[in-house]
Amino acid sequence: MYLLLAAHSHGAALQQVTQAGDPHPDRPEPRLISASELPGVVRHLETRPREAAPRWIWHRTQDWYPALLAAGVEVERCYDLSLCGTILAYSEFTAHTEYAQQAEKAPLDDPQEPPRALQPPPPPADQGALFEDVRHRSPRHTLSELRAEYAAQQAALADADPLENKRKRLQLLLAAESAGAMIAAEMQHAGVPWREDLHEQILADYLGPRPQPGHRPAKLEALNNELRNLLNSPALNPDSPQDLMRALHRNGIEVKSTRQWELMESSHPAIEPLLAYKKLSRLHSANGWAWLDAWVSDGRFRPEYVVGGVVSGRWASRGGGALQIPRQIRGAVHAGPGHKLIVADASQLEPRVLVALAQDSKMAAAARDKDLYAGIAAQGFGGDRAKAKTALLGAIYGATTGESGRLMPQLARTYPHAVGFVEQAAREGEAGGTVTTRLGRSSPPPSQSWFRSQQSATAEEQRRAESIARSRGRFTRNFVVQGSAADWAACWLAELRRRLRALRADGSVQAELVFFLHDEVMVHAPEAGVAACIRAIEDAAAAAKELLFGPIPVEFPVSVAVVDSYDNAK
DNA sequence: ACACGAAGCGCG
DNA sequence: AAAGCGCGCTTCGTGT
Repeated sequence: MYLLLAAHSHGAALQQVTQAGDPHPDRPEPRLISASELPGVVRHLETRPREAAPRWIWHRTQDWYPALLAAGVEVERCYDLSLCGTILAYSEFTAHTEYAQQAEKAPLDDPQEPPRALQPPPPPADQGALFEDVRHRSPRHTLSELRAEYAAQQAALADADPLENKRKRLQLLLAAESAGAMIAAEMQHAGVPWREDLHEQILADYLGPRPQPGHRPAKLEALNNELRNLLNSPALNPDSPQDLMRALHRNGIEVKSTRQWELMESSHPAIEPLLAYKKLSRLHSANGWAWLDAWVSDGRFRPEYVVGGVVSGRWASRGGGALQIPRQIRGAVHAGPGHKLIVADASQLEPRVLVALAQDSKMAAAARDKDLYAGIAAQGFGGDRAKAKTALLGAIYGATTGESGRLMPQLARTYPHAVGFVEQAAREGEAGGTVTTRLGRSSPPPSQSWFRSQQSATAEEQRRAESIARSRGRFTRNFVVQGSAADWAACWLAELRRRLRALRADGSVQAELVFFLHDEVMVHAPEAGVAACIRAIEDAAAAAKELLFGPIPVEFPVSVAVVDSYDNAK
């Protein structure tokens, strides 16, 4: 059952449509629903059996779902027109379709609209705010406009290249992306379990008692005084790179930057307290008391996840640095009473994805090992695991210099298929072409200025052009691997969501997904439900592999830790 | 006063 | 150790 939902001046407009996007012959008339009625209507429709559950088609999940969740209503599935439209507009699988060619001229999301980050923060999600919010943001998307957009997207999908399952893969990507949008809203709603008392204890241990606003914590102040003495610079501000650089030079410390790794080359007595200062200063400014006040409430950290925020398909986030929770403070992430945190990550996901993409049977044999790098080390690097890891990551990132660059020929001799695959992606990018992930997400084409830069006259311009081209080659080289890993992770997440919903529905386990980070998930579960959740996580990983690649002999193992506190997960 | 880029560092 | 990829955030410092 496909239901279009559009904002309407007196509430929401709801219309049943066919899968192709035509008004449904049995019930073609739109239905108007007021703001206060909507959660009840949605809840009622969601009580149908899973096979008959509606697929909600809406412009942006972010505009509708948070308020529904706040009203206590979850939905089984949706179709996010904005996210799917972006994929279809750029995918090589649909490049020949009218949709892709029109999308360039009239994108669904007006490029004139300022990025969401520049808009005022949304009002607190409550039922009253639902319509004001939606109507305010997308006044021009009426029911019929959205229906036309949906029909156009379905037509493009139907017209996608059917060879090698490309159409099915793309359809899977659209479903996974839409599921991701729901999961993002649900995780924001749930929040990461966060013990403020433990966080404050960590801050006190590292920094001393909470300072007055605008003052340095005691330990930072002490280190600052020590630095001023050691560097004979009574007014030094170590937070200013320029100021710091001058002070270092005055003391004969000849560094070109004030980065950690460069400072560590020096043995001057001021270096140790300086590095300590930088470490603690970072903790204070990025995840200190101000962060705690701003982002944690009622025992939960609630960041906003931005699905489709990275061109490769990875998620981005907004607010609180959700994807950069430093190890130092992970002890504050703590399960509630009677609960556990289940932290699972896909081991060495990107190299394994490369093996599957390139169908490199020799590397697949190495990947049969639980530790892929150890397997590769045994095959081609005399058992030296560190070397094997450096070489393989260098191939994925496009390293040319240093140890990683030197190891490339050795890696290429041992694994011509895998290395050839990423080399091909790099050459495509250098030539101005696009590359595509396993499920059909394509890299953006180069800008006009990129092509202009390639038409160079002087030798100097030519050198610059080659450097720019190589840089784009590294991007496309990495894109196919990072993006296909994101495809896998999106399917893993969607499959896990479905299994956790089933466990919740039959009343056996009230577990919730609370965090996702590229190749890692966190589930907060009652102790009695831990085993069932672990099975769900592992089954979902196996399902994701099968969905992307079919029955190929490449393993995607997940490592699972059951802990009270996130800092014990690795 | 405010905007914006660079530097630096956190995460995968 | 960083290097080679992808991000977000804070602080400076400069330009308007």
